[in-house]
Amino acid sequence: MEKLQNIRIAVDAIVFGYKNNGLYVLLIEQKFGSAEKYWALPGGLVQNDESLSDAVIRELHEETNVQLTFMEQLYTFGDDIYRDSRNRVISVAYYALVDASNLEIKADTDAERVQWFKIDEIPSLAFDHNIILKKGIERLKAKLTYEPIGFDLLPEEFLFSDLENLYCTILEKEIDRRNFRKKILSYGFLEETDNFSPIRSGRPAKLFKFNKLKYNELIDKGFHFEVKFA
Amino acid sequence: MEKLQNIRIAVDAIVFGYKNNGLYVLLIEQKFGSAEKYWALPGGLVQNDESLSDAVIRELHEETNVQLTFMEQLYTFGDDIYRDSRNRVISVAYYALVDASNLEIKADTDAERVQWFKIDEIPSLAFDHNIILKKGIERLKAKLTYEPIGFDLLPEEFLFSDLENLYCTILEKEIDRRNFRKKILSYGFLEETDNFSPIRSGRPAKLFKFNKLKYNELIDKGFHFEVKFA
DNA sequence: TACATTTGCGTATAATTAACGCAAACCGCA
DNA sequence: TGCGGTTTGCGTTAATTATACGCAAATGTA
Repeated sequence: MEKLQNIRIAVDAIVFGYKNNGLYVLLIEQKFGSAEKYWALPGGLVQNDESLSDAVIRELHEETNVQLTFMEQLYTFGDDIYRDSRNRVISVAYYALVDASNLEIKADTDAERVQWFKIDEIPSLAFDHNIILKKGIERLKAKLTYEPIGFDLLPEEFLFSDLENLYCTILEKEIDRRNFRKKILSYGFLEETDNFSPIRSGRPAKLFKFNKLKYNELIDKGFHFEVKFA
Repeated sequence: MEKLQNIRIAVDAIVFGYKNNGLYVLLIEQKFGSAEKYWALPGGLVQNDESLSDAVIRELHEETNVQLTFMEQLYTFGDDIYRDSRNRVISVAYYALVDASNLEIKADTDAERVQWFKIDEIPSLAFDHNIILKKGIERLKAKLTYEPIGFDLLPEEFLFSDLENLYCTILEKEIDRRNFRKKILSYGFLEETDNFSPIRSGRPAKLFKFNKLKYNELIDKGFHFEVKFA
């Protein structure tokens, strides 16, 4: 009656990094397949005995060698039947955050090249990866405003101005520096450290740390993180 | 080197309905399969030439015969490799809203029985459907507070007290009736109609309509819907 | 007609957000 | 050593928004 199901299932990952006051995405140039010579999101077919999230971790490790600080499922792309020209492939997309400020990436076994691309300088990608990426950016923007994931893009210890800059850059909004600082500090999950930043210019600044434990305590008490922008 | 991929892909749908001041979910009792005799979410395998969302629509039509007012992808469940005991099956879950107040459901070709279950009286379901449903409820609750999807659970014309009751019931929170009304009306996307409700008791109440066009206009102007509860 | 009930509108106060002032602490340089 | 340029860190005030109620109007019912 019905034909045997003949659909492949893949995972793809959007890896976001923040450095030099800009948002970047990790892309690879594939060695194999029809999408050769196109840049693409890291990813590949899921193995029979591995979970979806394990598949993402494995592919990322094979292709890029990065240390994730956050990963979450984004969306499953399967409405365009021809998104892969060879076969029907449904892709479960994930997005992940890394501290890119101090990270050595390198092409590994499966990928020809691996490279950070600035978010506003993305080339035409393989398959429907531009669409996936677009959705990932939207989600990142939304999530930044109601969950403290910005810290996953920064080093363990960071300047307030970096945090502020991260928000302004990614959300493409202006915000008053002083009100932003006041608000975030009032939440009480940031810790001052004894360290100061290497001076660039102007008054030396304290380095702060995100206290996840404290944050979880607050959540248990009904706290709700939020950063509003005009 | 690598074994051929042997993973099936299914869709499942959570259909929410609101009636008698309570939140309900549509469940079916399957005719076929190992999950016989268990209640389950409507769903089934995706066909080779159909998109994911088409698959959901088709399965819902085959199994329940309901008129959706809203549908959105929820999450893809594929981390538990053994979520279906027969084969490895990855399920892309959707959730949908219907106006259940005036709806005749009936078991169709594929399902033995179809029935509304109150959200706090859900039995043990087939596969991992209890987990899927839990995530669906969480998402519904969250979405209710930042997008005007509550109207998709109500009739075209509704009482303010129904809207208020819907929010209080689903979010399990108290709210001041007068402040709620003031806030929602201030948004300006509700229209008074000339109709009044059939009287139950007390002062007769106006019926309101959600003006989606107006809402979209507001969104374009940067409006952001939000219902906060203490 | 008195009463219970639900609606619809209003007002006072508390809390939060937005706008901005300004001194402190550094650098570099004359 | 002193002065301009820069960034940090802490305040203050006005505007806006949320919260907590009060209360009369409009019904059905006893």
